[in-house]
Amino acid sequence: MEYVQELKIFENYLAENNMHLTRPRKVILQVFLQTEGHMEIEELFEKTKMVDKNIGRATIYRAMNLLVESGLAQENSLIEDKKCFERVYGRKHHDHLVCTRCKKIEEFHHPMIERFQEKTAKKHQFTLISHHMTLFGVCQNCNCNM
Amino acid sequence: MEYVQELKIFENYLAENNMHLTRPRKVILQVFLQTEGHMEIEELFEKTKMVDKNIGRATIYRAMNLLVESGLAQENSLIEDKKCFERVYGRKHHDHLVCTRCKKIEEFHHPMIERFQEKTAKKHQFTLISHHMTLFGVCQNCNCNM
DNA sequence: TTCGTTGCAAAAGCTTTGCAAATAT
DNA sequence: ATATTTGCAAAGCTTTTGCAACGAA
Repeated sequence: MEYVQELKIFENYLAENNMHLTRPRKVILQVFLQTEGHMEIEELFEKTKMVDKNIGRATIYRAMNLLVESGLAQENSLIEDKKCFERVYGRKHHDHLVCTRCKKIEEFHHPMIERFQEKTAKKHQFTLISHHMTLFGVCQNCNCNM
Repeated sequence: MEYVQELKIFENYLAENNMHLTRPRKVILQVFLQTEGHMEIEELFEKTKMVDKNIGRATIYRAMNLLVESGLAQENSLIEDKKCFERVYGRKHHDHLVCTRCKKIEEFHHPMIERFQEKTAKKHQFTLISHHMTLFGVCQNCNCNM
């Protein structure tokens, strides 16, 4: 198994909470880590099925919550009405740019925007915890094929 | 009826699409316009019931879609797993600051952030259409009562 | 051996849809 | 008169939950 650090983090989280590192959880972690970008439950479900046919959707839902709680995953709301996850451990913070036509997702990071967000929160006397920022537009490719 | 402009916009939108300005739609528009801030379907449903007991949820869902299409309303995703609407016509664009404890929502507008968003889109060769930006934090009041 | 975990199916939300009756133009 | 709209109930989706069987420590 690769991803030694992530596995260790997950193991620690589970141990600290009297939980077990089970086979389904191992499989889900591995599939999650091997998947690039953003993934929905259904996608994870299909991919875990290729490793172990018996893993059910409910187990994926439950395991993904644990991955979020352990700090390995993050839930995004890029897709309406569906849960969507993304790796967060070992990756830099970023926000998203979504093409409204082809649904392509690009990542960006803008330090100045982050700084202004911090300032805005302060001005409103909020202790900033996190933020969602997603830009919607039409990518070059889709613009040409209109 | 107040809100002459909004009513006219809605009437025009409906007429252009061979749709009728019905009593339920009038009631829903009025309730929507009279409500401050962000509202969920259930809230609109309760409020319309006080004007007309017979209006059903489905009609609210359908009417809110029309209000969005006519440019009077905007759908926000401030509340997970639920539709949430907000007035947009006659109001300045703004983003949101949400207290994760008491769920209070404040509005803000930061021109520099908007400018950087525009620049970011250009850099990625996207034609920017819109954006979502929500800051999550703990408000002063909740910070004190911890 | 004990207690946490799993898969299944059922339940729970919110939202959409089919349809006959009602209504706007 | 005719085409749109309505309210209801049913269906559709995604997500959560209850529970007996299973599995990790």
